[in-house]
Amino acid sequence: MKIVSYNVNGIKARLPRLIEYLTEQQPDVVCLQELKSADEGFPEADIRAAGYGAVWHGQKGFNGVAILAKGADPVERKRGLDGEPEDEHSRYIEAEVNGVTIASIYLPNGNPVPGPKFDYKLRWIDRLSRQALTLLAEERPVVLAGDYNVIPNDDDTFSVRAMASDALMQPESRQGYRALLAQGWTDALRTRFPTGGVWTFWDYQAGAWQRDAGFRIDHLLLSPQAADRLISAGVDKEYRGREKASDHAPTWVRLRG
DNA sequence: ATGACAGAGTGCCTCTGA
Repeated sequence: MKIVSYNVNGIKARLPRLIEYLTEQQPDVVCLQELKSADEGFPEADIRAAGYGAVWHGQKGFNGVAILAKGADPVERKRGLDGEPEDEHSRYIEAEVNGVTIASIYLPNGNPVPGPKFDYKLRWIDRLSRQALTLLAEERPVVLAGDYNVIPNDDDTFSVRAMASDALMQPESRQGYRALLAQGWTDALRTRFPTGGVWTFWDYQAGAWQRDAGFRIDHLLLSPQAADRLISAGVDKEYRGREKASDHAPTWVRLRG
C-alpha cells in the first residue's frame, strides 16, 4: 500500500502533473496540500476518471487539503482541528481508507519570525498534537501525512545558515515537532535515511532545484500499528524536475497489506 | 542586504508562500 504526501501548489495549475503521477505510479492513497481552490473548483471528475475517489477541504486562493484513494471513496472522519473555532484555514482533513486512518496536513509556514503568523504556527502544532493523541489512543494504523513546514534536523536542509532565521527551523517549531513524535509516532523517512540529506522541497527561486538546494518538510508520521507494517519510504524526486512542476516532490511510504 | 519564482484573485498589480 503506497501512501503519498504531495503539496501540489495549486490543484488547477498542477492537474496534468497530478494525473500523470497517478497514472504512472498508481499510488493507493494521495494526501494533497495547497489546493488553492474553493470546494466547488476541485477537479473531482478528472480525478475520478483517473480511478480515484476523493474527499477535500478547499479554500479560495490559499491552503486546501484533500485525500485521494485508488478505486475507493475515502470515508471522511474530520475536517479542521479543534481549539480555535474562529480559524477558517483549510489545513486538516482526516479519512478512513481500507482500514487505515489517514490525515492530510498543511501546517502553517509561520514566517516572518517573530509575529502573529509564527504564533499561529506554534498554536496549530499544539492543536495537531491533541488530535494526534486522540488517534494514538485508538491503537490502529494511522498515517499523518503532509507539509509540516518544519525542518526537523540540521541535516534536513542544504544550508543551516541560509535557513537559520526561517520559521521552518526555529527551535520552537522543532520542539513542537519533536513533542509530537515523542507521543509515539515514527517519522518514516527518517528511519529510512537516518543521516538526512533527503529533500522534499526545492524553491522556485535562485536556481534551487539546479543546485539541489532543498530541504525536508513533507513528513509521514506512523502510529505504532502502521510502523509495524512499514516496508519502505522515499521521495519521487524526478517529478520536481518536470515541466510546470510543484516546488514539492511526492513523498511516500509503502505499508504491508 | 537584497532579490530571485509561481499561483490565484483583488486581475496586468497585489498578496501569499517557503
